[in-house]
Amino acid sequence: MNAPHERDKTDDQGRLRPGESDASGATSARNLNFIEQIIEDDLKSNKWQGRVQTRFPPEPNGYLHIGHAKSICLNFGLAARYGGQCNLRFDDTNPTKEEDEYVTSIQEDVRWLGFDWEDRIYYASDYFPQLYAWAVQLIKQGQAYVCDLTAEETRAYRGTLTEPGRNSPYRDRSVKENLDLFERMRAGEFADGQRTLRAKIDMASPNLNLRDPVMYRILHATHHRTGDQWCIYPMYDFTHGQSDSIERITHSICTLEFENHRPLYDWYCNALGIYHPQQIEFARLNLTYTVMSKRKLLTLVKEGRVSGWDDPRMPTIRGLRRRGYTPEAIRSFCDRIGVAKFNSTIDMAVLENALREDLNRRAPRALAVLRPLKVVLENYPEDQVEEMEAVNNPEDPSAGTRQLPFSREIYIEQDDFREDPPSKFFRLAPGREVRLRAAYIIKCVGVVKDDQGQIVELRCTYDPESRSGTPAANRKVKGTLHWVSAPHAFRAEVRLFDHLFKVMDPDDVPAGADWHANLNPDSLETLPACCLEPRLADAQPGEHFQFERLGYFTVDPVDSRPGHPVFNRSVSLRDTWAKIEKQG
RNA sequence: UGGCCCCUAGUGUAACGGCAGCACGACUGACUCUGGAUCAGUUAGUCAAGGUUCGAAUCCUUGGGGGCCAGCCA
Repeated sequence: MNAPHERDKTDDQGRLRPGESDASGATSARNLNFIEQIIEDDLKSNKWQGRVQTRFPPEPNGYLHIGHAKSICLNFGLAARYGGQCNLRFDDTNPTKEEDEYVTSIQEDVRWLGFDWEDRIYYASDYFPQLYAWAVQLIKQGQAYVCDLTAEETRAYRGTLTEPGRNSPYRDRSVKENLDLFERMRAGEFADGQRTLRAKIDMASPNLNLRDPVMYRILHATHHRTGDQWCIYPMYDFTHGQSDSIERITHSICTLEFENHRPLYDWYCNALGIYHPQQIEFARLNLTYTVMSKRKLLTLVKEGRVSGWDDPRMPTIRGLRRRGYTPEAIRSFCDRIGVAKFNSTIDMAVLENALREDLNRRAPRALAVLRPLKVVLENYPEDQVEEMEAVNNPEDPSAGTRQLPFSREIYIEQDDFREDPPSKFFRLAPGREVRLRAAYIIKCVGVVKDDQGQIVELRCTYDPESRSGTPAANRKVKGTLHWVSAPHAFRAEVRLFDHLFKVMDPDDVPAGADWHANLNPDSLETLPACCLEPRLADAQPGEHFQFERLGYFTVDPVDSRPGHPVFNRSVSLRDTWAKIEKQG
């Protein structure tokens, strides 16, 4: 699916319109990924009576990141494509880690990405009574028992990867005793960890998940939703499949590490004799130059390596959003990376390119000088100010034009001048001519230096005949520079970001070191007083601009104040010159 | 040295026993009042070996490489 196609299906907020799907249905021409193939096969065989029901099941114990976005786009996208539904379900079975703050933020992020679960927001914790009843059922069927082994003993009895486990001495308790004990577990008679409820499967199974897995553990903890109603909590494995079952999920899509759990997922559904969804696993997203694990992300926040979960360098949805990523760009990215079972790492350049592609067609252009070098136009009248007309967006004629004040003193980028220009340097140098974007052609006639020999000012002349828009302006000039009129410049802070890590794979470290060694100390550069064209003073939080020749910038929604916007560089423009220069 | 899963250009991802294609990257060139954008082109691949077959990236076997699993986490 290409980007314009996707744009057609979104509303003003960039959301997918209800009922719109990304393809016309089961007979799309587009190549199918392996999950779409499964779904289309199921549709043909009528396995689920034509239904497609998916779900996005986050645990509310952290903020969502770009990896979650892949799953969100997959699950909601599949539902949209095949005329089905996608539920939002919080997998909240561990009260010690989960918080309401996260359930709120997760909803915001999913909605911001452009997806709508309508009224289908569910919580695994709402299923606790049913789950309890199902546990009792398995006890009665002789397929579950209360075990008194400690955590350490349980581990010892489990065996190893290569050796079978041993049966728990409590494995053959009577149904009556198990029922009684389980009831008392629930009633709070026992301390944390004192007993568990376990499924009676096979302690010799080569799949460790089947060696009598724990179904319930005792946890005297306050749950974010059920409070102190329960002191026993079901494990993931005893919750997820049944939750899917309750919600009549057809395709339960999860990441690869749950592959080994699928036999257990199937075992519970079969033993309980309930509706049985199909679990399908795909490879989670990895990106170069960043980390994706919640643990490492949390470490970065806690150690103050970043300013928070929404630091623009973070791969979190909130970080990307604050940096200036759009929902469209993220969705487009998720479309193009594909879905497979191979553990892969996507080049960060793919993400960046998705943003450029989106912002190129919608971001208004502006002139901004990040590292100013003063230029005095010796032949320009002292107090004259002219208004120059500039195109707002060459990709979008409807964006119109704007006026730019021009005067005798202007700023250009320090990088745009070289006293001793290398070959292929098309910019300004002594004796050279260059065009000022939407203004005049100027020529450098002098260089002013301070005591240390640093260039502090350029003396130039302008060609009065070369004003943009007039016929005489059409002379061939090698380079075009951006500029800002010095007396009219609006001073503002601009932040430049680089990769959080210096190397593609942060975990690739020399012996003895850990991933911290790969942190990029220069990932944030703050330029406190850049010179921007005047209208940028009114830029609103979240607004995107292209600073011509520099990149796409977005007004920081956290640190900006009215009249004092702070700009984040969302992504740089492709820079051919930088490439040439790097090659030497 | 148990079990399960995976392996296609640099990175990703298609090809459903029948011409190995696409995207990103890289490199050329054209165009350009953004060294942006756009356009055109080049580059480069089926992990290996056997087998089945008229024909194998695809099916089978063996080998190689990688991932996951020994939480009362999800």
